[in-house]
Amino acid sequence: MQVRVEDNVVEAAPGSTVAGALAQALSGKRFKNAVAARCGAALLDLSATLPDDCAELAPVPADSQEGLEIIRHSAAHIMAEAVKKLFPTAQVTIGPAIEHGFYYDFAYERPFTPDDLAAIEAEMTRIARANHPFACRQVSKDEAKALFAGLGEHYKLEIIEDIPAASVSLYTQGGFTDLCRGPHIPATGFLTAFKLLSVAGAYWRGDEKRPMLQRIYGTAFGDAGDLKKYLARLEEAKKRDHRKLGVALDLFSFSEEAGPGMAIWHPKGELVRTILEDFERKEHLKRGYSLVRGPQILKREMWERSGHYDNYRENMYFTEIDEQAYGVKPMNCLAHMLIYKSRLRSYRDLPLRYFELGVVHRHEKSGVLHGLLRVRQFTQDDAHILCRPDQLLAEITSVITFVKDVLGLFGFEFEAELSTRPVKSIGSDEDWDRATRALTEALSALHMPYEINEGDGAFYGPKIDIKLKDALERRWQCATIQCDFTLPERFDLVYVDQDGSRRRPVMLHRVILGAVERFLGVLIEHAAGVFPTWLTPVQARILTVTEAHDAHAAHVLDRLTQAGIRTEADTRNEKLGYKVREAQLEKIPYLLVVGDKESEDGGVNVRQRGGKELGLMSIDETIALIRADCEEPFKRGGLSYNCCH
RNA sequence: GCCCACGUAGCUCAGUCGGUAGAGCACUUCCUUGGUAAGGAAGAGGUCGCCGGUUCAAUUCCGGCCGUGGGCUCCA
Repeated sequence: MQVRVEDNVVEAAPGSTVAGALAQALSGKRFKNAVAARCGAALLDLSATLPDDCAELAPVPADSQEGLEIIRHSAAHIMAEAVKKLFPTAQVTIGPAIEHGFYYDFAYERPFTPDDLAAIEAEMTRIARANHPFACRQVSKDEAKALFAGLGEHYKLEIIEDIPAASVSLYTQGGFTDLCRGPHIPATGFLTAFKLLSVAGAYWRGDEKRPMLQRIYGTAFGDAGDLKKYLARLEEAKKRDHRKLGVALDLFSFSEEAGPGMAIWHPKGELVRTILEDFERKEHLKRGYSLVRGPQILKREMWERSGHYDNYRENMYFTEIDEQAYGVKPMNCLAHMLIYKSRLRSYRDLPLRYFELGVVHRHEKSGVLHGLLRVRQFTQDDAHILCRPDQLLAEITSVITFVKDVLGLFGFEFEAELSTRPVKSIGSDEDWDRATRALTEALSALHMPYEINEGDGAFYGPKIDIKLKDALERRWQCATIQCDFTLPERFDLVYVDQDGSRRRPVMLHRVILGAVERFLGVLIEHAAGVFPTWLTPVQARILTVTEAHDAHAAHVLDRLTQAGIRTEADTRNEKLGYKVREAQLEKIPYLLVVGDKESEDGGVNVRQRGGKELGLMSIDETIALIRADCEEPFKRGGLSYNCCH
């Protein structure tokens, strides 16, 4: 039979292996780099027999995405072998490749310690050096069950039960056999660059009612250089941790006394927030939104009517006033409904766009709290748009444009995901079709690539989630646009149409940054604490050389402050180098040195964040320079903001 | 919520195999008046997360609680 491998066609005898066909077609180096092969949709082991219907075969190189996954999955098997060798009574469960590595979950009578990890890693190295081949065989489910029952691997039995196929495949390397659909690297020696990273608890099948297993995380790469780069990136992420930078830059803190999951904003952090929020308010006004504000707590009956009491109660806080039950708002929509209902609306009034920087409380489980990224009290840049069905597309389009403009301003890239109707949902097919179509049409009109999460929408409507990518390639969910069919229904929202009939408006929930707290946390890590000049709490600091220059410093401070530039003067009895160092660590964008020359000239000596010295400049020139720097990012999109006022 | 680890001065951390603790930075005072990433000296600062137990004695050992960190359906 003839098989095409890239640009070559090779003659393969029936029953010959995948490796055989590849070896004929590829150079030695490229063949060595292959860990598996692809035939159509199927991934094959190199040791597999070439399928009869295989017309085209593509090597899967070690450094490709698929190759990496195979190496990592194989690393998980090798780790399981090492664990069974060192801890024979441990039971193996599942061990997949994940985005940046792999894990394997074990059931064992005691927790694994860091010392255990070191021992397991050493054993893995030994196994890799031994270069045992991975051998695959197909067996009936009964045969597999008998095998794992004999080994006392109860979790494997449960997995086999759930497999619909009549037979399953087993992979053996060295003395270890695991249930696995494969494929795998040809031999353990292909695992050259790996590291075990951490141990953590994980429920069997992610179900908190089932036993807690021990998950060992590790990572593996095609070569040592990539592994080193990845580990360096982890180190870099640690340095940028917003919790550390928040303390270092004196932005915010958390207090055990105040309570978990609630940030306390210090002067500099609050200043950043205020500027960001001010920018958002102005930008929303420009785009036809109205600013509104609802109460922090609303009567329980409201939450019952909205459905939150039935569907979201676990995450809500309740209180009582004069024997009346109230719920602390976890979302801002209810008051916005009431504003809509406060008078009869005409089709001419729509769309109505209510924007609120709303403070919400959600009872997140204690174990998931994480700095600013997961808190119990936060401020959403939330809006609810009520429009006619024929306005839906235009509204969605303008929201997505808004998101693009704002995320672009901060230099974030992003990805969109469309979530469609889940099984358990309300609303007519027509509603869902129309809304889903509006979402997809808006995405394509704006040339936004997107992924579809089939059936992942909220029960009340389809949605678009936008995930931004930070400087370390991590993804964060921030913006979201959700269609809602239930709330207008439950609150009986209507408008009077052209023909005098009453119609139901369509509702969109949407956030741009999401939560202000989370966005700032992400921004701090993205920028390593270096805020853009327009947003940074202190834009300029005047540094005196000696106390003889205090008077001139006071003059400069006054001029810049009057010009709306956030300025401080450091007149401490310290050497210039010391003041420069501190200001650099605080990441202040402009350092204005005043000494004898500057005092005589009436100017300042400008040093930019990062160390570039611009020399002597007049005060007016300095003000113009800083203002231009503030405005620079806004030139990119359809945005403007006067931050110096 | 669950599993594991951790919790010592404002910050970063050392230390006590049970006898109430120490460094650097920051802070205060003094000396120094110094031109672009740390000038010098002295001083002050801790119920060793909280509560209970064991003990002659607990920051140290044990238990509970609180908080923080890493995880908890990327499916053989």
